[in-house]
Amino acid sequence: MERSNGRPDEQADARTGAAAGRPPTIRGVAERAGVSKSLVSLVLQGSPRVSDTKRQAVLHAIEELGYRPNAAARSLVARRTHTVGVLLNDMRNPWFVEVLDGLNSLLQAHGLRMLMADGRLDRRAGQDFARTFQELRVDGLVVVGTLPDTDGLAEVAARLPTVIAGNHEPRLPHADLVANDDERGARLATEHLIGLGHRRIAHIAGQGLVGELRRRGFEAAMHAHGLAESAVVTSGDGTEEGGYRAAVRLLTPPSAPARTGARPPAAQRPTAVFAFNDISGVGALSAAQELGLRIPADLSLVGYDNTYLARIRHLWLNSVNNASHEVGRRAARCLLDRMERPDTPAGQQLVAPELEIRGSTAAPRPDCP
Amino acid sequence: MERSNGRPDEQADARTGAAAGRPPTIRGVAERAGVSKSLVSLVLQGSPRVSDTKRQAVLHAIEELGYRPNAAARSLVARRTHTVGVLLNDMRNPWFVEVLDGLNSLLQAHGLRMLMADGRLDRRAGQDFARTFQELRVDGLVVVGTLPDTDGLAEVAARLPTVIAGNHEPRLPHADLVANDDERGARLATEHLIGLGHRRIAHIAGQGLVGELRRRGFEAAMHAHGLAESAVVTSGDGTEEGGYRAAVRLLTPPSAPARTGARPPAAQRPTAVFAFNDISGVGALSAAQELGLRIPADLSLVGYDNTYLARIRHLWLNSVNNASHEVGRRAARCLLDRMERPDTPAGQQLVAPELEIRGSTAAPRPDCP
DNA sequence: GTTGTGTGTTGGAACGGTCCAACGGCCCGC
DNA sequence: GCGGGCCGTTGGACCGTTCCAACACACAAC
Repeated sequence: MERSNGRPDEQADARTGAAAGRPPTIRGVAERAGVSKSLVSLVLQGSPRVSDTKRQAVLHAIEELGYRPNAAARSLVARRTHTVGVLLNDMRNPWFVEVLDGLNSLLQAHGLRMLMADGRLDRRAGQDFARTFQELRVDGLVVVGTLPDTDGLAEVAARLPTVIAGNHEPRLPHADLVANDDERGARLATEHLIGLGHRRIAHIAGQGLVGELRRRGFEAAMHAHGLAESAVVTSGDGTEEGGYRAAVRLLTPPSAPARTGARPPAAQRPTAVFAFNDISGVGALSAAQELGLRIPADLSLVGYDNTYLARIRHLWLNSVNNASHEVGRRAARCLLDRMERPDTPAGQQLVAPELEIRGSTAAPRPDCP
Repeated sequence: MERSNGRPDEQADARTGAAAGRPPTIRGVAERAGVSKSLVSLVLQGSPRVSDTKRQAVLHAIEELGYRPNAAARSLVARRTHTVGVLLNDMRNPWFVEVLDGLNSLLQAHGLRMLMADGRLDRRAGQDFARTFQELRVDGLVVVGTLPDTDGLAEVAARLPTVIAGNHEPRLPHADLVANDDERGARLATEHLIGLGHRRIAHIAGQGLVGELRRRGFEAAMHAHGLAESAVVTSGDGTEEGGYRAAVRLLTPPSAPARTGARPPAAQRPTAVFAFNDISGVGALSAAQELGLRIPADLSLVGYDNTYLARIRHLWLNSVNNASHEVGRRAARCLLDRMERPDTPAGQQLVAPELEIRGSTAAPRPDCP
């Protein structure tokens, strides 16, 4: 027995893990199997240079004691935790889950687990998360979506392999960035509406850089088809309520207030709406319904993100698929690469979005050209 | 300097944390501040018996080096990780997020972080998670929702403080259970419909024990009002598609198949539907619409869980609030208690649900009594 | 008989913290 | 002047693992 000192009886117990309440340690397994702890370690590592008899003895002892290696002790010496920190902004947002799914599929295959934290759930700022993740010595960091406070992130990214997924900011010198091409997606949606024959098309804009990119894509497509004059942009906030209010503004001309209850004059109102995201699109849907406009006969509608909201039969919204799953997969790929070679310069990848066609768009009615 | 052995120059560097690439350690901080590592430890712990001058020196050194304590090393000796494992079944389910929110609010206040894992995201069985969480030596375990494989859980729960949240099974000898009172919630919904004057009421049932409890509550309420004869139960699967199909079955009498397109005879079809959850309720909503029935004039509808689906203007579903946030809070409370006194016998708590009234129910039309 | 070549096994030094016993000063009381 | 108590500080043992140098032993080559 190594390290013999006074009172061998009780001390030995405490050391082998036979002490009450404490989970068994590698020493306890070693003693039970009649080998040294080094040999147990070799068995755990699946080393080929262990005799069959001893290997069996060790495995048997592990089984008997219900031994589980201590991850903390292991990572302390290995200086790797096999854990990736995932910083979420809002778990309530459905496409986040898709990103996580994509992330997880690759990370798990490489023996990494995800430690998730929700920036909105916890009231602590983003910097504090960075702190927690640093203390845990995670092997990498994935930031999903917008972050309220990105101040501390640059500093962390310089030390820790970091990837931003599903957002276009912040651009950091040491962090890769993977997102869907929002501008292109917005062009896709707008061109679909133009292709159906719509001319007066409105956009309910969103916030942040993503909101700006989608608006830019909308305007670019309108401009490219000589429709810059008939493009209308009104601001929403990405919520159902915001989409509803924006749509009421759009569909109720100032000359004829909504309270008259009359359908707005066809010649003035937009015949199609491209919403920042699905949820604000659903708000617009409600507004249209209340104003007596049918979808898609009287008004065409396109959303963004292709969440399951859009897939609900009763809503059945055309929507731009933001390829969240693929974004997650690619983000994982970036992270794995960066973990292997930490000093590669930061890159960015844009995934091509696709328009999912359902039942919320149609050609404009002939009487409103 | 402690532990002096050969080659003092290079070795010293490696030990103080000044070695290239490695994050600074407590020794590095100590050396920089000109104190012992024990004193640094005391400062980190916020001990009052440290002189102000030395405390300032240490804090300054920490700041300069960007030192972060190593959680693995700390938890190794403290035998506490301050981490709670959270086993989710399906992150796509919106009410889970509410539970997490409730959980987090209390756990965070007690200095515990949550390590989340999604049982559906990962293909591994529940038992493997238990294994991972055991290796990480989490201080407690919360199982949210249904678990595909609960075999290993009993064994884990015997060693680790465990709470089941938002589900009624499995009943384990060492694990507390917190859920909403599904039977009561179902009674609430059914009695609301009966109170409006409905007699022929249908229930779209769900799966698992929760599905059974809600069905039981429905049947109990119908029975209590002498309506057992006119209670109809049809099975769904908790999905929109399942709810849609069930509603089509319910609303299309066998004598007059749906393909005639005619509205089903009022005398035969149910005038109200209580759905297992919001999402299958939304499916039923779509079916009713396709069959030309208006909500709530021709058909009343109540869902369960009060997710944000029910809150969407365009759906505006009456729904039973399952008090997920409160379930989360109470689960956290249980876990904290159990962490303090691990040997208390397992208990269970049912939170009282409440009916949220919106626009999807009304009195039945006078011509269909 | 010595020297090598594996092969299987082992002790002990890390890893980065916490905690405890012990220590040197200093002040106080007698 | 001396013992005792308090205060701020320190070295070292320890937590449970990995990894490396060293070992014992069998067996082949010279």
